[in-house]
Amino acid sequence: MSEISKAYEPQSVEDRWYDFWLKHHCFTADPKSSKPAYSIVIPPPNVTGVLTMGHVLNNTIQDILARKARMDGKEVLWLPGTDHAGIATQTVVERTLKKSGEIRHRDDLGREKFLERVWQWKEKHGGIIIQQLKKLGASCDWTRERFTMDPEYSKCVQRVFVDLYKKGMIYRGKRMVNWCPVSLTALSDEEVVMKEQKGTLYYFKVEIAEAPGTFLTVATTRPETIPGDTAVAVNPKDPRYAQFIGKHVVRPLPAELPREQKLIPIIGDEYVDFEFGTGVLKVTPAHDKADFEIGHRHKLAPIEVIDAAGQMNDAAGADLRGLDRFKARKVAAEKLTELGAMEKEEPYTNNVGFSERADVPIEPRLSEQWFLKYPSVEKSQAVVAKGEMKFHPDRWAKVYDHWMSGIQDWCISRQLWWGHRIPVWSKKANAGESGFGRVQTQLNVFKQNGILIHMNLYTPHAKKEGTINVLQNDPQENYFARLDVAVDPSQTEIISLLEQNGFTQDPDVLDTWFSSWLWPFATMGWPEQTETLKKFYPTTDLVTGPDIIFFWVARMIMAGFEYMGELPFKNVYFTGIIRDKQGRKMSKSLGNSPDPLDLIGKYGADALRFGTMRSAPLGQDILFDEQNVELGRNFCNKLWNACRFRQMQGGSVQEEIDPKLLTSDDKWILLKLDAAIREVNAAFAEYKFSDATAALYRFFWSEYCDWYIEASKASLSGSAVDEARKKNTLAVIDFVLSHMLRLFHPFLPFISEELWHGMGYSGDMPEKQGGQTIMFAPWPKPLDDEFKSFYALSANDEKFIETRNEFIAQGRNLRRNANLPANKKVKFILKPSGKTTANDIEVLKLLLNAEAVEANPNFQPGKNALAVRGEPGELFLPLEGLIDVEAEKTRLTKEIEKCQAEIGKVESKLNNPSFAQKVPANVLAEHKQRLMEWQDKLAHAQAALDGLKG
RNA sequence: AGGCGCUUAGCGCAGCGGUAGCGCAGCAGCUUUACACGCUGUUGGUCGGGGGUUCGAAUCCCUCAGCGCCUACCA
Repeated sequence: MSEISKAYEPQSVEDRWYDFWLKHHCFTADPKSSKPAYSIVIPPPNVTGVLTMGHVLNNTIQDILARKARMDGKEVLWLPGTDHAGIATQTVVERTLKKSGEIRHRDDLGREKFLERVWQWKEKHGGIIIQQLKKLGASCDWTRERFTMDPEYSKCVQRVFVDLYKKGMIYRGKRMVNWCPVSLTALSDEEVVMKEQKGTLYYFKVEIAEAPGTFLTVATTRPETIPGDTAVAVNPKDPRYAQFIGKHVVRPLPAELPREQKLIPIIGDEYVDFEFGTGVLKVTPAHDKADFEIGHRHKLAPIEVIDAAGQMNDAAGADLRGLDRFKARKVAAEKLTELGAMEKEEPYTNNVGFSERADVPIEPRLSEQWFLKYPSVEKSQAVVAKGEMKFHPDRWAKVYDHWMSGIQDWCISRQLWWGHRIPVWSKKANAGESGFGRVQTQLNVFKQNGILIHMNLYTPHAKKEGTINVLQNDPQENYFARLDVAVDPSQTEIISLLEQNGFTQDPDVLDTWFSSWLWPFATMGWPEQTETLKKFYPTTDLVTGPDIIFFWVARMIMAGFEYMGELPFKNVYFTGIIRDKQGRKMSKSLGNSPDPLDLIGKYGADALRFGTMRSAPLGQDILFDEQNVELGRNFCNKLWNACRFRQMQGGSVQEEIDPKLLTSDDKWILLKLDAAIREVNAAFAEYKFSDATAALYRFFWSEYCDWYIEASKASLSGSAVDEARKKNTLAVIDFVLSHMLRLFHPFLPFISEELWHGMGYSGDMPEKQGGQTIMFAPWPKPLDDEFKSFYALSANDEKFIETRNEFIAQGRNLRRNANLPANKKVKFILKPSGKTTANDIEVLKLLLNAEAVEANPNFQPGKNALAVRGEPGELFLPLEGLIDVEAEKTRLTKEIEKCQAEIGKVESKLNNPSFAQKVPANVLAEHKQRLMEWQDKLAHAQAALDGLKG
C-alpha cells in the first residue's frame, strides 16, 4: 500500500478513478452477457440545463442502485441522455437573441435560421450537465447516451405519431386549450399550475330588454371579457330568474356599440350554481372553458376579444382595444362605473391557472390543436393497482390511479419551432375547387404498396377514415374541406408528391413529453428488436420526482404497453423534493440553491452523496443543509483514517483468521458486521437509503471505530504483544474493512475504490470480481451458520461485550464524578467476578484511559472510593480525599430517584390484578425481571450513598 | 371543495400496542502516538390538543387544530 496522507483529499482521487472506470469500460452494458439484467433509464435532464440539488439526489440514488446491482452480479445498464425541452430551450434562446438586439421576434430570423441558432446553443451549452453528472460519480453507460432529438429518436417519435394517427387516437380539433400568451403556444393541462390569486369580484347590472327598468346583477372576476359575452345564464331551477329565460339583456360593453347589437339572450343552464355570486353567470365562450361548453350547448357563436399575446382586439371595443388583458380589466371596471352599471366590488381570492414555464396566467383560448386519446389506459391503470408495478412509497399509487381514472385527452401540439415537427401534410380546398381526388388516388398507390401513410378528410358533411368533423358551425373557417396526410418524414417520395400538389407540413411541433414518453424503449433501438432491448427492457427501477408522475411516469407506462406490450419498469422510486433549511423550495430567485459543483469542490463528491442520502428518508422532502455535506466529508475522513490506522500496523494483508485466537471483541465485531450487512440489505429491499446509511454510519463509527479498534489496540500495541494474536487481530480488521468498503461502495464510490486498492484488498480477488475494481467485487453476504460455528460466534460473545462496554462507560463516568480531567492518569482496581484474562485487563486499561487496572479479588474498598459493578466484576476508583463528596451524593441521589420511579412504574403494573391475569406470560416474566434489575440497582446505589455518608 | 401525508428533545428523523431512541447542534473536559474533518462524558421530551378502546397507547379508533402536497371549470 502506498503512502497515505493524514487527511483524505477527494480532489486528487475522484477524477483519477472516474477516468479509470471509463477507460476500462466498467459502465458499458453488454447485452450478450449471461448475467441477469438490471436496468435504469435516467430521467433525461434538459440538454441545456445545469446540475441542481434535485439532480444530485435523483442521480445518486440511481447510481447507488446501479452499483449495488453490479456487485450483486447483475449486468447493469444505466442509460443516460438529455431532453430537448421544447419550450424552456426555445424561450432561453429567443430571450438571448432579443436581449442582444439581434431580433425582436423569432419571425425576424425565420424558422430555419432560428433553429440553426438553437442547435448552436445546444452545441455550446448542451452536455454541461452530463459532465457534471460524471463529477458526481454517475456510472452511466455513456456509450449509449441519447438525446430526444437524435435522428433515430426522432424517427421513433414520428413513427408513433403516425401509428396513433392511423389508429384514430390522434385527431385535430378546435377546442378550448390552455394558451400561454408569453410562449405563444398551447399547453397541456399538466403544464398549468393553479395558484391562489387575490383579485376582485365585480358586480354589475344589466337591463332586461323586454322589461325595461328590470335589472339582473352579474358577478365576474373578468370584466374585460364582457365584450365577448354571448349570453347570461341562470339555473332553470332558480325561482328568482327562471321567468327571464328566453328574454334578453343589454351587454354594457363595448360602450360605443348600438344597443340592438348588444342584446344577448338569457339562457337556462344547470351548470349555474345559484348559491354563488348572484346566481347569474355571464357566458364568454371564447375565453372560458366552462363557458365554451355552455355556449356549445346553446349554439352560441363565440366572440374572441383577446388575441394570442393576451391583448384586447378590435372586437373588445374602443376603450379596451390594444390593452393588455390585466390593464383592460381595470379599464373595463372603470368604464362600468362610469356607465353606472357597477354595483359593487369585493376583494376576492380564487385559483387561477398559470403557465408552468412562463409563470403568467394562461388564457383559455379556442384554437385548432392536435389531441391524443391515450392508448392502453386500462392495462396501465391496472398494472399499478394490482401491484405488478410497485411505487415507492406506495401512496403515490393512489394518486396515479385517481389521475388515470379521470384521464383527459392530451393536447400534443405546440406552436413552437424547437421540437419534433408534426408529420402531417395538409391542404385546404375552397368550396369551388375540385377536391383531392387526384392526390388521393396517387397516395393510394403508396398505401397499397404497404408504405405507411394515413389520410383524414375533413369536410362539413362527410366523415371518412375516422374524420373529426371540425368545420361544422364554424363560420371563421373559410375553406370547404381539408385533407390531412400523416406520413413518416423518411418517405421523401410521398412528401415531394404532396408538396408538388400544394400540401404543406403542419407548422407545429409536438409536446416535449410526446418524445419523453417513449424514453425507456426508444433509447434502446426500438422499433428494431435490438439485443439491448431484448436484454434490458423492461427496466428494473425508475427514479424520479412525484411532480412528473403524470407528465412522464404515467405516459411512459401507457407507451410501454402500447408499443412493447409490457410495462416499462417494475419499480418506481419517487424522491422527495429538495428544500432549504427553512423548508422553502430551491429556486434561483431566492438564491437558496447551492451549486452542487461548488459543494463537490469543497467537500468531495462522496461527501455530497453521503450527506444527501443520509438526510433523504423515503417519501419525505429533504431539507438541505450544508452541514450534512460537511458530515459526509467528516465521515470519509474517518474512513480514510481508520484504514490508515490499519496500514500503520504493517503485517501482511488479509491473512487467514484462526478461530482459536479470536478474542471476545473480535467475535463481537464479526457479529456486528453480520448485523450491519443484514440491515443494509433490508434497507435496500425497501429502497430505504437513509436507513442503509444510518446503519453503515453506526456500524463503522460507533461499533468499529469507537469500540472495536480501541479495544483491538490491546492486541496490537499493548504492554505484552503476542505476535500470533496481533496477526490474527489484523486478519479480523482486514476482514471487516474489506467487507465494509464494499458495503460503502454504492454510496461512496471514489474513496471506497481508492482504499480498496490502497489497502491491497483487490490483490487476492479475481480480476473481474474485485481484482480490477471494487465495482465488481461481490456484495457482502451475511455470515452464515457454518461461518458462525467455525469461528464459534455466539450471542454470548455479543452479550458479554455489550455488558462489558456498558461497564466501561460507567467506569469512565467515575472520572467525571470525581472531576478528574481526561489527561489525569489514574489507577482503577478491579475485583473480578470470574475468569479475567490479561487481555481483558489490558482492554479495560485502554478503554478506561487508565494508568493501570489492578486486578485484586480481595480488594476491600475504603472510604471515598467510587465503584461500579458489571460483567467483569466490580470496578473501584480509589480517590483518597480527592473526591467531590457532594457531587457524588447528588448523582447517587438522582440515580436512586430514577430507580424508585422505575420500580414504582413496574410495581404498579404488577400490582394491578387484571395485569397478571391478562398479560402474556413472557411479558409478565419480563416485567418481573425488570423489577428485580431496578431493585438491584437501587440497592447498589443506596449502599454507595451510605458508604459516602459513613 | 375533495384526497393524501405530516405533527416525538433546539433542528432533522426513527419507533407504530409492552422500560421514549438515533444523528446533528448545545454543554463540560481532553494535543489518549488513525482521525480536532477527532476523543470522552453529558443536559434536553407528560411523543400537537381533547376523548375513547385496552391490564397497558407515541403506537389502534374518534374528534379538533396547525403545516405541507396533490387533484378540481364555481363565475
